[in-house]
Amino acid sequence: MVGVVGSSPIAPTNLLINIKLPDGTVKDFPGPVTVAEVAQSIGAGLARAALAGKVNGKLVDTSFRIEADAELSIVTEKNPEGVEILRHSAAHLLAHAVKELFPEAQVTIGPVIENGFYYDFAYKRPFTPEDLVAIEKKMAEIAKKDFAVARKVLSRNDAGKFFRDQGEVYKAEIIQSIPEDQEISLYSQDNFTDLCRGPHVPSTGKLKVFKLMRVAGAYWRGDSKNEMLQRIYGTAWGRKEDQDAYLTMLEEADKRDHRRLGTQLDLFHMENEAPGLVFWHPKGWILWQQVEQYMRRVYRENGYHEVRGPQILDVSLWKRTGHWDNFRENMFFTESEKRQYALKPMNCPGHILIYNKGIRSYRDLPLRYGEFGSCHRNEPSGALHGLMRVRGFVQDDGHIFCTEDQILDECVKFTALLQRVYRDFGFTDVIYKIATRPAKRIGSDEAWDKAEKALLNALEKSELTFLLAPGEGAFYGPKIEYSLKDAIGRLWQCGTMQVDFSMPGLLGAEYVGEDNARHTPVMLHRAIVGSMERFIGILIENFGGAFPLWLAPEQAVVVNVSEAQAAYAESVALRLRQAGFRVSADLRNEKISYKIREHSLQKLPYQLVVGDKEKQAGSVAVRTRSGEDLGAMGLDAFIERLGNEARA
RNA sequence: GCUGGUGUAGCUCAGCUGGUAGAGCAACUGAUUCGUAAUCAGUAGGUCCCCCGUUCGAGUCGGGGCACCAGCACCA
Repeated sequence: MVGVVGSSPIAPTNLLINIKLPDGTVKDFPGPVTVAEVAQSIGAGLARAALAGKVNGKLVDTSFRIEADAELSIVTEKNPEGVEILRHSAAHLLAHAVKELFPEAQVTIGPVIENGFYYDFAYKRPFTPEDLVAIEKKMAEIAKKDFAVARKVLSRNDAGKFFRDQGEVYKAEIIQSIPEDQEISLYSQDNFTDLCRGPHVPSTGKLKVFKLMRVAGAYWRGDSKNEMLQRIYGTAWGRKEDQDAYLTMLEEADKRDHRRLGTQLDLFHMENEAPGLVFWHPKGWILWQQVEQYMRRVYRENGYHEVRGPQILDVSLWKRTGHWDNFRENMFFTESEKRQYALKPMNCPGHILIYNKGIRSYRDLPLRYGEFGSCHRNEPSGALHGLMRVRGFVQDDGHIFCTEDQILDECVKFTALLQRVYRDFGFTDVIYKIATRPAKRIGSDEAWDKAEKALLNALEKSELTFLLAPGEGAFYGPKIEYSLKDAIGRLWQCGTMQVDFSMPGLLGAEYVGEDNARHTPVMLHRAIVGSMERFIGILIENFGGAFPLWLAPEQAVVVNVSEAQAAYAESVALRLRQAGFRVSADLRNEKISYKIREHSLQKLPYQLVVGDKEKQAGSVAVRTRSGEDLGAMGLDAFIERLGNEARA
């Protein structure tokens, strides 16, 4: 790669090199020139700020020599790429510091991630939080010494030997796995050398703003069969203000954590005796019911028949569906009178059994069943996470029995429906992913072609950008995953659309076709909210507990200024409840500012203050959640306002 | 499941090198009747996650569990 960069070949006689800068100006140089030299020629400030260069669209070190005409932009901390380079170099700095403090530690990989970086080490003992403090201090020392960061290219043999000689077996293993045609580059700063593609900052002094966040275990090469390494996470930024803003953002996100809000707003709790299972409190259950009733209407208005299957089924059924062989680890079992039953981990077999009760014609298809299906899965203890990952949950689980030709149409309709639902709940940031055929699968290639194409077409028709996850589909069919983000940006899959060619056949589902012969229908497994628990968890985080009126467990509270208006306050609350709203009266003998504070912290949409004035006028003084004073309002006017807002 | 961390009053947390548990808020009682984010005073409240061990004595030390938190693996 050292050598010619650029699309146009150099004329050997012409040594003059033209460098075109982003603003369009072209600078001439008498011969090959490094990125740093170009930066210097533009200005000393830029030269100091330069972290890397972008030559004809390719990121390179500032020491890179440009030997032909090229387009160049100087990368600084102001570019997103510049920040990435800072983070990558910070990962090296971390490894450098660890090697200084713990020479026996072996380095492995240290990539850039969103907002930071990490580095995995193999060491005889886990790093402690105290170690982190020492490591961070050492990093600052090394950075301050401003060691030059130098790149060199080695043959794979030399590189392998280099790391093996130092006892770095992981690095040697990585070199083994780098494709033959790929160049192997090493970066050195002082006495520390790491295998890396680069680019990196010119010297360690460029790293000024970074912070180690935490240690955690991580498997070598991401495989739980391998040994566990020590992963250190850090964050790094161009400017201190940016890092501070990021840390503040994390604190703010923590305040929106659904587990914290679940306690604060008295929505739900969990018990040591029931890991991964939720106790819904009155307010939380109102929230649940709002979501469920909304989704029930979605079923009704979109051609679904709501059904309900039983909670436990004899294991013989789960043997027929393949769950016994493939999913047993994750299932709960129970026994009675020598018969073994399993708590259902999925609702699909139940729906097929309902489908099977009666002879179906092609004229009945597509036939759509929907259920608020309660499922139990014995998830690994380490996977449990508040409402997001639980062992007992309810899916808005629908199954569509149809023909292969109907798949596309159903997928398009479903995606549109899902988007409408998400919008209604205030979600605009949805991540779409298509998981295609895995190596181990059943069904013909033609059927897979058709199903994958249907899913692709469905998303394309909806004009969506989506990710492809090749090979990640289920063994019985491909799927679309629809994911939403939590408060700190972690993705959680909510909706799904899966094409299934196998289970209907396994349980003997069929329909009579136009040809008067029996056929096996295709089954589409689909969910919009996915799990009610998870969806509500995300709702809580998305709104930070300040739910829109239609979801708010308590929509308004009437607060009296003094005891003299107690009866009036109660009559107002009653009137509003009769109008269909969730309203209570807070008649406690407390100062009004105290009550306002409490209900504000509870994030009620409206507080209605009633004193003597309002009592006389038969009105309420309306205060919104944001603290806005809407002044006095007649009851009818307020009811109308609530009505409009709840419908919006 | 794996690595590390944490577990004390309803909530948020303090408790040094072992001497028998504390604060703020909430609750309760009383006073106060007060117009938009904390009125005052008092009272009560704890198998210090569980089990076993060391010790004259364990919230504190050791062992074993469990749960939670972060990350990894998993998520048909």
